[in-house]
Amino acid sequence: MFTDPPSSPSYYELVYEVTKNIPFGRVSTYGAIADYLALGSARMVGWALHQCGNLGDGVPAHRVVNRKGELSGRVHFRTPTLMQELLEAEGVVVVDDKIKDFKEIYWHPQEMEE
DNA sequence: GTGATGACGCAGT
DNA sequence: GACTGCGCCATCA
Repeated sequence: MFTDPPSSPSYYELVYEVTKNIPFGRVSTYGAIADYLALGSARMVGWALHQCGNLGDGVPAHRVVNRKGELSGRVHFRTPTLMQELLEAEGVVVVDDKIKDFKEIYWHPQEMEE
């Protein structure tokens, strides 16, 4: 849940909170977060993380990928391979910029409330 | 105020 | 199963 709402609540702040709640070794998707926050558009999630400037604020943006399990946002990281490096460091197998067994480690924000 | 862009998703082919 | 086109909503020029 969002225990520390910002003084200026914005949807991207919510995206950060949800992203931070992604369990270690698990990954989520833009669509899942957009659906959970009822943003209406998965693009808003990607845009929100873009504003975050990727890591640096404790937001594990590398755990968020597109619906196909591809590291579509890796180019926005400090280095194109950083996203894969971080995922592999968590035990996530990445092959050709795509997450292996994606549906096995897929995590939906709804799970953190159950 | 209008047009274009974007870390995407889904329906149709 | 893979590719294409359209739609989503907010921000920037």
